[in-house]
Amino acid sequence: MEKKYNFKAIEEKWQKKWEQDDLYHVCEDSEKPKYYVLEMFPYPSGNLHMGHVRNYSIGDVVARFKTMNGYNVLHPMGWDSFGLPAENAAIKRGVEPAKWTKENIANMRRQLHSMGLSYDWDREVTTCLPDYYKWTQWLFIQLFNKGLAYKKKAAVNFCPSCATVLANEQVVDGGCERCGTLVEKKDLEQWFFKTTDYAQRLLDDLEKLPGWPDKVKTMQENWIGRSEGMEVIFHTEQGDEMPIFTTRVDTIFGVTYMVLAPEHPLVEKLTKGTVYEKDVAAFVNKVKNMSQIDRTATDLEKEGLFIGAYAINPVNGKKVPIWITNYVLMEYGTGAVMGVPAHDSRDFDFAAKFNLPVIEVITPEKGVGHETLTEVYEEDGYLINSGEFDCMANRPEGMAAIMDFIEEKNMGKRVVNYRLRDWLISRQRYWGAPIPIVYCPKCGAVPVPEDQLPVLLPTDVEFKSTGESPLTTSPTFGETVCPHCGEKAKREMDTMDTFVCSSWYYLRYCDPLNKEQAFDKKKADYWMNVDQYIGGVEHAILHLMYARFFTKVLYDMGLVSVEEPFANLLTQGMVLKEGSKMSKSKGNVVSPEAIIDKFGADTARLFILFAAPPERDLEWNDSAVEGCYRFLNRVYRLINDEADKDLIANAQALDSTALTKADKTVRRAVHSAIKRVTEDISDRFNFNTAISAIMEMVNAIYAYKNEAAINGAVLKEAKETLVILLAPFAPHMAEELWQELGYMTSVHKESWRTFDPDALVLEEVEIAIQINGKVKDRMLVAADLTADDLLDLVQGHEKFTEWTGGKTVVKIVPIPKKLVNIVVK
RNA sequence: GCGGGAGUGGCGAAAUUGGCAGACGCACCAGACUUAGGAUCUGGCGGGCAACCGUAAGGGUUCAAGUCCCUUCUCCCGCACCA
Repeated sequence: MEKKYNFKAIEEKWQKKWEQDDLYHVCEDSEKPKYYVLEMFPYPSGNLHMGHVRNYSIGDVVARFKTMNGYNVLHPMGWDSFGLPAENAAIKRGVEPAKWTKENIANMRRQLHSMGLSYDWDREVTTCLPDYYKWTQWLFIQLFNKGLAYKKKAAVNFCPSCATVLANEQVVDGGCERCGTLVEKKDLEQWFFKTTDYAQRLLDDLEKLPGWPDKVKTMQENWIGRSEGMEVIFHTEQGDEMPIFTTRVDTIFGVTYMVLAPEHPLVEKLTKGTVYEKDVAAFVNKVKNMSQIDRTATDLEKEGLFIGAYAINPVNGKKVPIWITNYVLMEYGTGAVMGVPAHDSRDFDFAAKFNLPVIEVITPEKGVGHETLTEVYEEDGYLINSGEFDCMANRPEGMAAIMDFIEEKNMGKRVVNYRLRDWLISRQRYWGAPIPIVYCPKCGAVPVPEDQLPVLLPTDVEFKSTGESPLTTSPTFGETVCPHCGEKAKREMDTMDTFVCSSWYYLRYCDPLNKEQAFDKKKADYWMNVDQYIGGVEHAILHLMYARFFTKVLYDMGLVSVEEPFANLLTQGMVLKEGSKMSKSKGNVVSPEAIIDKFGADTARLFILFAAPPERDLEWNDSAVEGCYRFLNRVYRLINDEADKDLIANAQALDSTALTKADKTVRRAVHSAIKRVTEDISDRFNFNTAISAIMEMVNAIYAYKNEAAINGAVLKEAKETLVILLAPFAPHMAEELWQELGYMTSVHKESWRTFDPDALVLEEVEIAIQINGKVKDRMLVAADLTADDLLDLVQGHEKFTEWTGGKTVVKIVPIPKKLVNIVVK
C-alpha cells in the first residue's frame, strides 16, 4: 500500500519536534558570519491575512537558505501591538485593550506556528508590554535630553460636538466620523521629534543603500523634498520684516504682488483696525477649517483677498500689494511668497483672476521683450526689466549674480529648504506608550527618571464612545510628584505614536530580554544592521524614514555602530483576488487558515512563492494552489517509492567516470537545479523560477526512473538534492522526506549543496540555422565547437545551398552553442 | 501635473550579458489505467491549411530586438499648488 501524503500529521509532528529541539534558537557566534533577516512585524488584528503569509514565506525561505549556507541567522518575530483598533474594540465591545490584544496575539502566534516558520520565538517582542515600552520611554527621554524632542502648538482635528481630538483617519469628508459634525482645527501643545535636523543626512545616506529599490528611495527623496533657494527679506510699508523663500530669485524683478498664508502672523497685525479686518478674518477662518486634504488638492479653486497693505521689493524699491490665499502653506518656507505671474503658472493664474499686473523679466531672445504676455513663460532665457542684470542668461549667471547682490546688500541669504517636517508623536489616546514627562508648576516639563520607568498605563480608566482619551478618566494616573522638587505635579496625558515603538524594535530583537538596557551595544553590534528587510511598500515612507531617523540618532549617541538600520530592502507586492486587493468589504478574502487546513502550510507557502516574483502583485488562484499541492504529492511519492529503497541502500560511491547517457542527463538536471535555485534565491529573490527549476528536476528524476538501468548512487544524489533544495520552501515535507531517506538529523541543519560544474557540461547542443535571422533548420553539434569551427561546418554542409536558396551569401555569423545566422541577398 | 513601475498565449508567468519567444505551472483537449475519476500516467496545447505572422501601437539601430533608441497609447503605485 502506497503511503499517502498526510500533510496534517506531518506538519504537526515537525512543528512540535522543532519546538522541542529549539531548532531555530540562535546566539551570537563569532565563528560564523551573521545574517539578520527581518519581516515587518504585524499589528495583531486577530488573524493572519495572505499578505502576512507572503511576507513571512519570503523571509522564511531567505532565513532557511542562509542557515543552510553556514550563516548564523537571526530571524525574529514580534507584535506592533499598540494602536487605535484595540481602543475601538474596548469602546465597542467593552473588552480591555490589553486583553483584546493579548488574545489576538495568541491566535496569530498559533497561526504563525502552523506555517512552520523558522522564528526564534525566544526573542519575541511585544511593544505594548511594559518590558518593551519602558525602553520606548527611555528612548524618548534620550531624545528629550538631546533636544530632539520638544513641545509646540500644532493644529489637530477637533470635533466640537464630541469635544475630542480626531486622528486624520477619523475625519471623513471634513466631518467627524462619529457624529458628522464639521471638524475644526484646534491648536494644542504637542510633542515633536526633530526629524528636520536629520533631513540632509536622511537624504544623503540614501546613496549608501544600493540594496533598496529605487522606487522607495525616490519616494523618500521626494518626501524630504530638498530645494535650494534664497530667503529674501521684504518689508511692509510699515517696516515689518516679511521674509520669503524662493527658488527663483532670478525672477525677483518681476514681482507684482505678495502672498501670505492665512495663518501668517503678519496678517492679523496688518489688518487690525482697518476696513479689511472683518473680511480677512472671515477668509482666514474659512481656510483654516478646511481639511489638509481639501486644502492641498490641486483642483482647489485658487482664492485670494487683498489685505490693504503693501510691501517693498528690496531689489528695486517697488511697492506691491499683499494678498492672502488658500494655496500658500504656513508650514513650508516662511509662509510668505513673492508673486511673479510672468514666470510661474500658479502666479499667472492668480494674477489673471485678480487682475494683477504682469512684468516680464525673462525672454527667449536677448533684449527682446513682449508688449503683453499672453501666457506664462517658465523656460530659461535672458533677463530683461531687471536693472543691471539685463541680458544675462537667467540661469546660471543671472541667478548667481542676483544672489550675490542680495547677500552683499544684506537683503537676504542663500538657504536650503526641506518639505520634511518634524514628526508629531503626541496622540490623545490611551493604547500607546505614555510619554514619560511630568509637568511641575515650578520646574516645568521634567522627564521621568530612568529608575521610575516604565510609566505604566493605568487600568482604572473608562472607555467612552465620546472619543476623549480614556487616560484622562483615570483617577490615579494624572496626579504625581515632580521628580526634581517633590512638589505636586501632573503627568503628560498623551501617548506616543505607534510608529515610535516600531522605530527601534529591530534593535530590541538583538537583546530582547535585557532588563538593564534597551539593548546591549555589543549584541546590537554583532547583529546589526538588518541584512534583509522585507515588507509591504505601504511603509516606504513613514516607518522606514522614522526607523532610519532613530538609528541615526542612536548612532550619534554612541548606542549603535551603524548609521542605517536596513542594508537591503525587499518590498513585496499585494495579494489580489479577482484583480483587487483582498478586503472584507469586497468579500474576496481567502483565509490562510482555511487554505492551510485544506492543503497544508507547505502548499500555501509554495503557491504564494511560485505564483509571481515577490515585488509583483500576486493574483490568488485556487486551482493553481491545487497544482502546488499535486506537485508536493508527486515529490512525496517519488521519494517514498519502495522500488528504489534497496537500490539506494546498496549504492556505491558515485563514480563520475562510469555514467550512462541517462545518468548524465539526470545529473545535469540535478546540478543545474542546484545552480538555478541557489542563484535565484541569493541573487534575485526570484522564488518562482527557483521552484520551477525544482519542478523540472522532479520531472527529470521521474523520467530517469523509467530507464532500463538505474544507477543507485545517481538516484540517491538526485533524491537527496531534491529534498535539500525543497527545504526552504516546504520545510515540513522536506524534513519528513529527509527522515524517509534515512537521516536522523534535521534537513534544516544540513549544508546547502554546491553544483558540480562538470555535471553541467553538455557534449552536444542543438543549434539553429538562421537565414537572415529566421530559423530554417536545426542541427546537433559538439558543444565545444568554436565560432570558426561552426563557420567551417556550415559552409561545408551538404544542405548549405538548400538553406541559402542559391542567393548570394553576404556574411555568416556563428554564435557557439546558440546559432549560425547566414545573411543572404 | 510630477515621480516610479508595468504591458508577452485562455490565465499566472519565463527568457539573468542583444542570440532559437512562451521554460515551469494552471485551465483545456485526446489517450491509458479503471466499476468509477475531481486520483495517477502518456501526449497535445500562441495564431494560421500553408508560406508565414506573433512580446500594447508605430518608427529606428543591428547579421540578430521582448531586451537598445525615439514617438504614442493604456494600466497600476506614490506625491500632489512646496513658492
